[in-house]
Amino acid sequence: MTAETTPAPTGAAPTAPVGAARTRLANETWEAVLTAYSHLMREFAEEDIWSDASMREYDVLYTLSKCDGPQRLSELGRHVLLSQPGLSRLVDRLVDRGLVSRCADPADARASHLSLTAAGRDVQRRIGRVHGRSVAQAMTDALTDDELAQLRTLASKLSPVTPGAPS
Amino acid sequence: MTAETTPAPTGAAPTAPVGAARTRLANETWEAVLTAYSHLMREFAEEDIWSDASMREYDVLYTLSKCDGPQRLSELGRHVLLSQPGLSRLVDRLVDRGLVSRCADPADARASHLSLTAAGRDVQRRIGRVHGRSVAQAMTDALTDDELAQLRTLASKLSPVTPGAPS
DNA sequence: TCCGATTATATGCAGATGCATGTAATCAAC
DNA sequence: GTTGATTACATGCATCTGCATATAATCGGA
Repeated sequence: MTAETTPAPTGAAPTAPVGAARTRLANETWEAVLTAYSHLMREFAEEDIWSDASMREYDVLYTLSKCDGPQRLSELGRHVLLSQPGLSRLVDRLVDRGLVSRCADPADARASHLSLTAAGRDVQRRIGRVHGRSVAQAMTDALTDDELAQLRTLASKLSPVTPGAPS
Repeated sequence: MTAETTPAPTGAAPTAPVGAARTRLANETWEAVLTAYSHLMREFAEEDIWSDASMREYDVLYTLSKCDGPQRLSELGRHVLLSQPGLSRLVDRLVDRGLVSRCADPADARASHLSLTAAGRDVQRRIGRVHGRSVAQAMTDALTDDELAQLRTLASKLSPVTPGAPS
């Protein structure tokens, strides 16, 4: 699922991997992350809660709900794995459906401020409550509290400028 | 990006999280995983190696390359995050481009056996070599060897019937 | 053996997505 | 304050994707 690495470590594995072994470890790790992501996403997709908003749309609603003020499209784009035009049209749909409001930025006429409407906040919360339970269920079924905290810390290190887990 | 949980732990956090705190930890962890996934996928998408096969197509080529014999579509589907019709058509394209061969299953006329052609194996290897280096780069830049091994183990636990990391 | 249930894959169709590009506003330097 | 570069976002168009459904084969009994 990930990449092509050297078939196998040549000799006995040293305590600290070097060269090819290090590359192999890194790739195995990424593949494990991909597999976990894939498996969990399927599980979550099966929840019967995505009628008002698709998972991607929910992602945007959630991101907006976590932000203090209104956000610009480009800011949202940093948090959502979608092309700029893709996000633009996704937001269009959310605006059409009355879940998001778009108002002009007084300071910059190119940009527009996006924020949740009451309905949007409502949908986000309704989905979030149920989805949050599923997430917790899946994660705590598989990992202990210590492991969860470890994973949170490790995953955080994979993203740039991370505020970091309190841990 | 993930879900809605209780605003904050009410009292002092106990050594082992319970109830709401546990749910909160699980959700924070999942969000960290999503963020890491999102960030790294973007980084990898920017590599200039996806002209012969898209990332999803590569995923299929890679999966096929890791399997001993030919695979059926439904088997591939277990490893690829894509609907069955979506995968069916993706494979169509790969067959049309001569990267994958589809031959009838003698034992089951409903199924068909999928395997890499020489060209397909070639493309997979060429992409995999470069991509594997990028993956290794990104992962080892962010994590130590110990951390990589830990993450591999933790991520493996999030998928079912995992062979498990040798640890 | 025949029939309903299940499994494996394909297809029609509507909608979503990405790439290339367009439009408009801001910025930077002269 | 003009001009070229950059930034923010939108749109045309081809392609990809998912949902519902179709088709075909296999399986499990009666």
